[in-house]
Amino acid sequence: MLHHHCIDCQIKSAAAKNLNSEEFEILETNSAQVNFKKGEVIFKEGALSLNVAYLRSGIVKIHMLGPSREKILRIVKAPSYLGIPITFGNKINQYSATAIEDTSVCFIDSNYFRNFIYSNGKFAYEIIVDLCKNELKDYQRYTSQSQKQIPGLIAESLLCLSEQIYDNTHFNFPLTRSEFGDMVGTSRESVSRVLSDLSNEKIIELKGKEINILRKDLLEKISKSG
Amino acid sequence: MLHHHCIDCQIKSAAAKNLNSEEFEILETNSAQVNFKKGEVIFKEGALSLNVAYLRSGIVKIHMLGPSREKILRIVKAPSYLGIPITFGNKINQYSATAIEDTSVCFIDSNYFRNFIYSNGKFAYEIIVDLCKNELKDYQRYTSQSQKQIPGLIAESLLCLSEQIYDNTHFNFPLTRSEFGDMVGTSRESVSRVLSDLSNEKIIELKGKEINILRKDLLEKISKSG
DNA sequence: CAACATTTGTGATTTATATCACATTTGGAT
DNA sequence: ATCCAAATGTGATATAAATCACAAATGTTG
Repeated sequence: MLHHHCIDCQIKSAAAKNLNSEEFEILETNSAQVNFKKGEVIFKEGALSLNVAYLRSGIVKIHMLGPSREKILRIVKAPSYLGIPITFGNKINQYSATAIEDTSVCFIDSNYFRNFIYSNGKFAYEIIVDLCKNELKDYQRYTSQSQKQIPGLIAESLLCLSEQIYDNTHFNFPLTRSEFGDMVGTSRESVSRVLSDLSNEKIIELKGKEINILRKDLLEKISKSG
Repeated sequence: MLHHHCIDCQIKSAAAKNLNSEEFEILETNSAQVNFKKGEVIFKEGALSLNVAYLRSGIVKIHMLGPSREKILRIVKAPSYLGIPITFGNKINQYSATAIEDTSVCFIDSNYFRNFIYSNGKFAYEIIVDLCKNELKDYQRYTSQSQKQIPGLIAESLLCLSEQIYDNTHFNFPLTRSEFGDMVGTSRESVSRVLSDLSNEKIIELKGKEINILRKDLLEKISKSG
């Protein structure tokens, strides 16, 4: 666990950019950097939440156990805080975070994180902005999810991964079909079928886990029409 | 529009309890109390967001236009802030708030609200706690909604209204069947049918808009089994 | 590389729920 | 009270998607 100086960290959060050198020292002595390989659990539902996790690099899934199966709530790309809601909304983790690519995470003692909120208004404000933006995105997805049907949801998710996570029309799909089902709220078989259809219609190209979006315009149409 | 003194307000938010008398004066000169009747729109999706709304009394639905119909995202009971996410997450309202009972709302100039966050850490912290708790509740509902089937979702919603909003097993249902459908993500016909079934099985009693939960234990079972 | 477990694709069938259609009730306005 | 619009209940039918079943492909471990 090599530890750099937080103040020199090149991937500071919008909130952390407002910390002064004294606060960075506090941050440094009360945080620890840990690396995770693809598939490793960063924090787990049901455990006590004592840290805020700052995702420095990598991609993570946020997931929760539902009545019948796992539900993937969001896919998060660095840089981003993970688990602020579980730290300040409930003592016990209400959801898990698992690396879906190799990641690097800084765990920050939540008491010190709280103190930054108390004493540094700009820090607090950026945290609030972040929470607000997430809530809005969640609401959009929530609304889609309850009104679109499966092809629309899958198109939407592919576009989201392409635009928000990979910034590329060609990417290596990070989830199994079954997990993708848990994400959009459908079965693995339906995921397979819809992806096959999209591939047959030459809207996407499928090579195992590789996905290449050939006709973004058509995907968007499918996503919108539901 | 009668205006009391904010500092004397008996229904302060957890955040506002941390304001000092100077800040209360600022709050008072930069906020306005407005009353809404059942059915009136408090703020509307697409409009510019210039205020944070503080719901002093009453009940409100938060809703958003989806691809095919309206989606009711949450039912909110006073006291609570409305629309913090739209104020700090996006300049334009991403969702609407409509009174479903007579309500009283204080609109607070968002610039001054922001200043409180900057200058008063305890205020900011309470706002963050609030946002976090909401996010956790949303995730729970989100997960349910994508895995349970209609009877389970309706049972869950009835229990939620009874426990979280009315604190009573007997209450006057505030939504039409169609709106209730928009809330759980189903059609008005399915809502009718499930409510009839529950009524036939003597689990609830239906008298028009009045709902009386007779067998909470069975409702909980239906809610859990999905 | 052989053996085994996991993941995936695809057809057949079942099922929950949407949609359609229409009768009935309720509530508000004049 | 009367009229009209909105909301509701309920049967019949259509349909999207789940489930079941099994084969094929892929990945993993000794």
